[in-house]
Amino acid sequence: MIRGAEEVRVRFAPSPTGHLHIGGARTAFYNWLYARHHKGTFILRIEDTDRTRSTEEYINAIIEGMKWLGLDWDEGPYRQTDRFDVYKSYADKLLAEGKAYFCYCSPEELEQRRQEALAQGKTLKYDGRCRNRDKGQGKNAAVRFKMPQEGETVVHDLIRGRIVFENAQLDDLIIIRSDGTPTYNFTVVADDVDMNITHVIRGDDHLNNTPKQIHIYAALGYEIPLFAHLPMILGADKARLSKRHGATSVTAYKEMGYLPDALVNYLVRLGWSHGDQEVFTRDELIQYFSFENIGKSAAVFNPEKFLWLNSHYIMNSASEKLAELVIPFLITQGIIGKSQSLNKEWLSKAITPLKERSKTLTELANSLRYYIADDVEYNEKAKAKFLNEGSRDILFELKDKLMVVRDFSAEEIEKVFRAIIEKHNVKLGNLAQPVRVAITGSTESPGIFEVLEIMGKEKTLKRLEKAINTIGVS
RNA sequence: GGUCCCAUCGUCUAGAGGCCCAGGACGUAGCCCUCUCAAGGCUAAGACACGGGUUCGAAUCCCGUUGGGACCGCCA
Repeated sequence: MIRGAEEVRVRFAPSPTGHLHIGGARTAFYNWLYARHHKGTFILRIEDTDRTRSTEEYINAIIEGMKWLGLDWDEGPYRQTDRFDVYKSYADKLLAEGKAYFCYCSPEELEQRRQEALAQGKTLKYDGRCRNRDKGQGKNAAVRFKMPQEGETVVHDLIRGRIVFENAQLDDLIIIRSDGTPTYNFTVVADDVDMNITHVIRGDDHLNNTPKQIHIYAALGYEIPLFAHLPMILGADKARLSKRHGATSVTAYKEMGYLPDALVNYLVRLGWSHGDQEVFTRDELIQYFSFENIGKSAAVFNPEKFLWLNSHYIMNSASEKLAELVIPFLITQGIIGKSQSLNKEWLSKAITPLKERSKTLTELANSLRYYIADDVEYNEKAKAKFLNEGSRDILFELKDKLMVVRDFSAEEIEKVFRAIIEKHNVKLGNLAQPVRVAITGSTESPGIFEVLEIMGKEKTLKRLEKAINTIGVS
């Protein structure tokens, strides 16, 4: 059978030594998209063989991150620490077939030789001194894989094409440590073989490992999977994206008020394109996704464009949905109490004019503050400019007229405003701005009639009165 | 140092030899709309890293230079 002709089986294989990184999230998403596009299987595999750095907490964080992004998997999560017997049997097989050998060099010796090689400007490569020694018992010995030393290995990459490596460059890498635990380059291959993986989609930091892994697949008698090495995500300084570039974990963006769909959309466009289209639904992504449209060069993560996309998604989300999503942010910002509940219908109505003014859920929560709080807090500059002698009388008149309005709707409120400005022959701004400050505390808000309606008659009158008193005192 | 990868506006990208004196998006600036702030609309500035080929013709193909990145662990 030709590789690629059978059912697609792909995997995302993070190591739980940190939160789900946005680079990892993108890799996961491309795998997921490829599987969904081809109606294949997407497998989640936790590569936790480094027991000193892997934690349960990070495993959970990664799983939570995947769920939040809506990346559902069909098999797993498998854990490599549960599969040591698999690796051992594969290693024993290689040993028995003479494709691997015991190495008795100590880590200290190896390190010393590495330093010497480095000092002499030589290639850093195991010298193969245990290759032909007597097998021995393998006590306290590591197991090395016997790489071919001549010829070349060709990687056929779905994104980069044909890449040729000289076998003389390949290192006899350790597949089992002297303590009996397997190493990464071996577990990946063993698992891919065992799980019948057809396509390996991963970051291009693994490109140089690929020729070595190809020989291990072959030694295990497995058909070589197809590879797709994704370009890296860089920070603004063009260095690989890391903590020092600011937030890099999926969780961090969740907490800052970003929407999962926005993150996914932003990440997928970083390195992939479909003509000029910028915004995609998930179904469109599944339909359009293909390796042909993945770029080869690394991409710089651009927070501004991501912010824009997020605001776009917020603007286009249903208010009812945002009303649900914003609650945790209202709580963390102390705008409502932990057990306090709000009228969902009212909240949605308040959100509608706010969503095109909020780039994140955090901002949305914050702009809801003046509606929910008992009292207004004036912005000092706004207060000085609009709440003064010049506006007292007109505010008083407005309050007076508003008091008798039965149907406190934007429409009716506007009629009152229009009547007043017409009478005094002033522009709407002359009335609207003082009112805005009186009601919201600042000079920026949605349309004033709408704000008053959402605020409600009682609060509106109370705040107008407070403003008038404030002027009176000053 | 060795090996490998990459190279279009500040950033993400379109571009598969003529459709490109290079298109879209973010950001920036200006204008319009307007009760403020947004949103929206319009406009502007802004790129094929460099040098050689190949070709009637190159952003697109080839070679080199330069620049960036990744990997070279008993980490993953």
